[in-house]
Amino acid sequence: MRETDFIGGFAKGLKVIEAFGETQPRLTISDVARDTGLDRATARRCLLTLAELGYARYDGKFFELTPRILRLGHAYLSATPLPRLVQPFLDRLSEEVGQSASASVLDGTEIVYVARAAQKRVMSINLTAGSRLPAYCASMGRVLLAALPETEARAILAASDLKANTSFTKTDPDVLMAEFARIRREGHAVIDQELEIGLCSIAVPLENARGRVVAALNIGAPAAHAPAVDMPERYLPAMRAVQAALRPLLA
Amino acid sequence: MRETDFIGGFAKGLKVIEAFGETQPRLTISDVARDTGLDRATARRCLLTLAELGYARYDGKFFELTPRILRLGHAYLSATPLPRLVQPFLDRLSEEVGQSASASVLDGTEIVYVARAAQKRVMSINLTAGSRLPAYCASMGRVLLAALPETEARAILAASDLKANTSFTKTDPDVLMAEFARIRREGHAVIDQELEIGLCSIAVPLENARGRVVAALNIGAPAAHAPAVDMPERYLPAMRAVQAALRPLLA
DNA sequence: CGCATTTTGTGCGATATATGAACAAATGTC
DNA sequence: GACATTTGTTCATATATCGCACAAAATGCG
Repeated sequence: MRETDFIGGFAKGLKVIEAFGETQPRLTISDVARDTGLDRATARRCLLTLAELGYARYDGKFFELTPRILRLGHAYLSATPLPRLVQPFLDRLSEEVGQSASASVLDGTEIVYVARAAQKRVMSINLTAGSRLPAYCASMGRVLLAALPETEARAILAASDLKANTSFTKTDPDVLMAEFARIRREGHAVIDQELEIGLCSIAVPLENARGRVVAALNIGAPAAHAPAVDMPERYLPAMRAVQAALRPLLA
Repeated sequence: MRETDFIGGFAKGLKVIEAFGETQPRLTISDVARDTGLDRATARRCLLTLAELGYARYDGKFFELTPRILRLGHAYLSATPLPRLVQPFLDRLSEEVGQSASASVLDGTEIVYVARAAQKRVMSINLTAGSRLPAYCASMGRVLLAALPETEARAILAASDLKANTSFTKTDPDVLMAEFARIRREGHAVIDQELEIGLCSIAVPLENARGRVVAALNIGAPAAHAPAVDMPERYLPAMRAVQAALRPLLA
């Protein structure tokens, strides 16, 4: 790609939108300039452009995004086959086992939920399509990392912020790499309260017809209700069925 | 705003992202140029920029969005108070009545789902945060339009594509305006299979502490299970409770 | 296969945008 | 209330982008 095939203003604008993530919903021009590393004048022009297009509101001091911004992510969710294909399977699976079922893909060091069927939310975590979790300590993340060539998986671990969310969290890259090998052998990953105390989950890879891993499927449940050691026996059969049913449908 | 405070390249790039909505997930340069009205050279630069940043993939022929694009919408969902505040209430409400509960806001002629708690999905419609429906024929849309000054509501109707999705759909602006007046008097809207045969729903406005309508809340159910005429009696009490509980929490 | 049609890539002049410094206004501090 | 900071805005100019026209591939079709 040539230098001139890159639109700097567009890239900067996208950076500005992402500056609104997680933290404050209301940002001043200077806030955005600081968070993005852009010049204040440039940040201001990006924000005014967003406001002009209806993606943001401006009260003279603070900018905040409007729901119109959801059009951008929705373009992906409604246009991409994966979320639409797996959703009905998640619904059925979730109802069958009485727990939340989700599907996700890898984006850098994080997993991104692309579809989800929730049961009564007892956990503190509130997840929807678009939600992100660190890959290294999530069951679906483990499955997706295990599907990569070892050098790639190790590179992603190296780029990750491997912090111990709980006393159960595995943070040693070598321990994690060994875990990936086990996952490849057994075909599933189990997380025992590594993300949050009281939360266990089990995940399997979703392969397409050509055998490539294109996503991960998981079931999450309170540890009190489904201890990690019981999960494979209890949930794997139903998950394997979904896995098999989806294989011929995935591109 | 001055002319020079607008970044054309950014606006064009956003238009390109939205071109992926609804239709095909895989678009060529020419497809995008046609759909957006942009010059091919410009569309190409926007697409290459998206690919360079990891928001899109390019196989030499087709572009498709990657899940990274969800960062943009997620910036809104995680940063804005409304979705996070209402989600637990929707969960409880949905479980209590055994039907799907949702919250949405108005964006132009459409409502945008900002949070949702789904029960077993019997309907053909698959809705998640970010999903859009025409306001004129959705229960939440009626509630939100009814909350606007009459001239504004009429202007939005005028801009809407008032098509009859079913034989029940009300499409006459005057009939709809009369319906809005009724909704203001009674405080709720009921839809009887106007969007899809077999689907009924009821909605109430969500007001903030200052009495401004900031969103709408609804319950949707199969007509076979909950005929439209029975909905107010059956669901309104629980919905009123949520309405009252949220009022002091909303900005 | 060869021609017509469509699609994609590129060079260039005209035009729009980014930059950083300078200034003005608002805010915070003592 | 005076001073120091931070913030928003403007401007001139260097730079990047736009869109056209054309060339090169790719595709469709009889």
